[in-house]
Amino acid sequence: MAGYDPKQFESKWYERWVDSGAFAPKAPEDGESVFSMVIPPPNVTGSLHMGHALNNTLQDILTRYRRMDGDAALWLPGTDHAGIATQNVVERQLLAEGSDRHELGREAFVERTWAWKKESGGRITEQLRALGVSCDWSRERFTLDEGLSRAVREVFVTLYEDGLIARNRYLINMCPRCHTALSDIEVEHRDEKGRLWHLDYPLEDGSAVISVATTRPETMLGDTAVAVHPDDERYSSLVGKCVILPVMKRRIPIIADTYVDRAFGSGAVKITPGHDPNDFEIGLRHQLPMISVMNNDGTMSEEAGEFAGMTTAECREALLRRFEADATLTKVEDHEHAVGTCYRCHSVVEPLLSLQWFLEVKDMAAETLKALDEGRTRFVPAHWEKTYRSWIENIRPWCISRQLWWGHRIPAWYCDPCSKTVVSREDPDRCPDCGGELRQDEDVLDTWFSSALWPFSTMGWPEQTEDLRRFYPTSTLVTGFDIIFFWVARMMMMGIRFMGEVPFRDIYIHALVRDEHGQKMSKSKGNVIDPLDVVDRYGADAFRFTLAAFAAMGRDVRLSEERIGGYRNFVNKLWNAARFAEMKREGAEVDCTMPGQLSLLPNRWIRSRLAAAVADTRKALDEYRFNEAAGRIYQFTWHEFCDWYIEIVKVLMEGNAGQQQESRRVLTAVLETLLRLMHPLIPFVTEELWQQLPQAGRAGGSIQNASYPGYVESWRDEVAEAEMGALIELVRSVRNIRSEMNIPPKLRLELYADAAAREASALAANLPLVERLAGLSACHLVEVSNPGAGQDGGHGLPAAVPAGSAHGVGGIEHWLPVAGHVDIAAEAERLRKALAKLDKDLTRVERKLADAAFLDRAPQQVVDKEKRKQAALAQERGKLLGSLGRVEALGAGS
RNA sequence: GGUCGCAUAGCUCAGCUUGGUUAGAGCGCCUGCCUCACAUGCAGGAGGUCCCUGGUUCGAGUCCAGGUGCGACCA
Repeated sequence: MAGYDPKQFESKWYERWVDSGAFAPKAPEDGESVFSMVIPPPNVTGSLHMGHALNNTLQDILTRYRRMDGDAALWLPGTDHAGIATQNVVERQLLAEGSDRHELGREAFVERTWAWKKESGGRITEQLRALGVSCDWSRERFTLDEGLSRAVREVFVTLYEDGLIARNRYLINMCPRCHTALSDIEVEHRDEKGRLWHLDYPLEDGSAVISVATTRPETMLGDTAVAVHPDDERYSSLVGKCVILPVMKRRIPIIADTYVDRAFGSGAVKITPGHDPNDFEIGLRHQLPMISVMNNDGTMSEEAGEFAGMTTAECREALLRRFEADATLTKVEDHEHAVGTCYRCHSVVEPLLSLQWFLEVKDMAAETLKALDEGRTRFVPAHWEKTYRSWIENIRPWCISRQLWWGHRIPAWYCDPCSKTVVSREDPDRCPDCGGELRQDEDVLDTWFSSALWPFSTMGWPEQTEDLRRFYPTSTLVTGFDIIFFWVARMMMMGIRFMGEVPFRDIYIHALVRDEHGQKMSKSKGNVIDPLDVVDRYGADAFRFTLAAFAAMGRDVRLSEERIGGYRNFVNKLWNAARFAEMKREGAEVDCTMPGQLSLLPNRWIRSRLAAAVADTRKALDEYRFNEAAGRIYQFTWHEFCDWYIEIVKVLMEGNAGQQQESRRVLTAVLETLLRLMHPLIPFVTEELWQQLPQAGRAGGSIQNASYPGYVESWRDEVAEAEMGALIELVRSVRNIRSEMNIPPKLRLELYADAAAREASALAANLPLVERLAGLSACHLVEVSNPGAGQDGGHGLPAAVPAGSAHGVGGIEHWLPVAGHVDIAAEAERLRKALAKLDKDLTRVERKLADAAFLDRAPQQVVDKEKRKQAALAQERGKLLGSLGRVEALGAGS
């Protein structure tokens, strides 16, 4: 077996897995246990970034875990058509060719976009494969697929018939670059430095002026009122009067509304219901006229009079020039304010009145809260529920129409002669009322509308399919918090409305992947790490393990190359451990299964530790604590299995045939179990190594179909853990003494150990082991003459122990004759240091035990524990003091 | 302005749900080792005012309140 090189096998195994159909759920059976998930569909235009990598790695860990554990496991993949983004891509291509979509025409444009999708749209799903994701590609879906489109149509028509979908003239957010309406949540607010212009509006009767402040002067052309706070005494006499709007010379009323902030500016605000969401609400309350002075493309409309046709910026400039000249403008201040921008292209959006389709979601939203209340679904971590609720409670109608060509065209037809609107499941020919010609609505639906149906549209709805029956509701949704509103909430609403049940039981929300300094990764910052590049350089397994290890709940993942390198080393370590095991199997028939009866202490110990690791890992995965699962596996593999057990096996394999056989089998069984335990996190290397084990790989089996390790109570062995623990502590102590006293590593030393210690028999039974691990030439068990004699002076040196020995306490008391190899001062220093540390602990314990309140009120077991601790510490202290005294005496004598 | 989260070793973070070991890990750092699975390694070590103040408690890194700083989301 050569060195660890992930390139040698990762793609090979992925192909075999896919070819074997191992990612599809097993055949249905009665009483089956089911695990199902749908992938958060990436944009068809997308390419793999760190967010996808984390999201899909976590999903794959869950899927592989549950599949191995016996569930019928479905993880359904796919992509969404990403209306705006995809249309942008093709429009850019056309622009480069000197054309545009209007020149091409709708039908040809859509055809061309499909062609692009077939050519390049599958890129991200190809990239996902490099991560080893075990989703069922045979069920892959696309939101514009025929079946999913049928679901969209069915849902739209049903909601229309129920009166929840309607076409209204309403204030929406228009992206002047994408030329489409956006829903409220597709607008991102960012603070920008702007200005606040103060304008004087003259009262109708000429008696005074009222000053209003605005950040967007061009909107004043659409003003239909001035508002003040009803309790504002400065203006109370003016309410009900009118002002003359400059330029437009329109007579507009002064109204009172509690929305107005008296402390802001002059306390009077201009009201433009046609171009500001808050003003729009006020306009509704006061039945103000709504004037739209802008077009969808960001130019001024006919309503803007002489400014019609200008861009908003030109209009602003022209107006300000005029206001400066006629003194309408009285003051200009710098002002920071939030501007809305398009979440796709980041252009500043214009709020304006427009005729659009809206979905009234209030009741559907309320249903989702009920589902949460009843525990039919839950957020993990739970605190996201609060965020979700606060948004749901303030939800407003969802603008679902988009002025695009790429998407599900709205199934509404208009009859111009009789003004009839037809919404239907089948395309109508003529107007059912007047027989007139019909014209279909030009718009398409928001991509999120189709994404909202994803958990059931992908499973064949509106047909009643077996997949729906088996896999809906899905078990878990794994997604990022950034799309809780966009996607999670809407799936909840649609799922409950159309399936009668929530779309998922658990909603696991993971964090964002940032760079090592906590910055969001972005191309402009240049701190983007490309997942495929990482896979190329470190292997998919190391990368996946890193993501899992840092996916602590509720925290951002800060990724750095250094860490990935660290976990690559871990995988390498595993590789080499397997290589070692293989070497030790050479030429022997080995059974991979764990023996029920074991005779050797280290074998009992590692089996017990393995059982503990299995239990902890399962629990962590069950609770979505990916970092704990990774940490536990890391700890066991490296610091128990490799650091200790493998080193021990080297010694055991020098024993008699029975010992060799038992150890070889335990070594193999632990490794085999460990590989299965780790497989969901690092699928490739575990498969590669598992295949090389005896028996395991027969009949073309794959580790991903092997069973996940179960917790075996009978493997736990507290005696073995205590005994091995004592031996390990002893070995560590000897190594420490060596190191601190600069004893050459190759120098074999003799060791004297307390024959009366509790674990002394274990030591006696494993002398060769300890001798090898600690680098000893011999180990003598000796009688300690007067144990416990010295609270103050410490007990004496056992007769057999040479003077000038280093002394170790704790666990099995021991001496290491080092005279001639060290200077006495160093040993004295070492002992003083140990003593100082011990004193610190002892003082704290004694202070506690001297506290009457503690003795009185703390639980008895806690008090007992402290007492035992005190006794142990005091005894160790005595031993150390004795040693120190002798060393100092030696030092004085030399 | 509202809501939420975070503050623990040089760096990046666990631990807090359920208060009671000697507060852990990785990386980095120091010392010594190419010991025949692995130098992507082995052994040993240094390094902490658990942000501040107050409270609850016999006992607080952990629970509560306030403060400071940082971040996110919403308006």
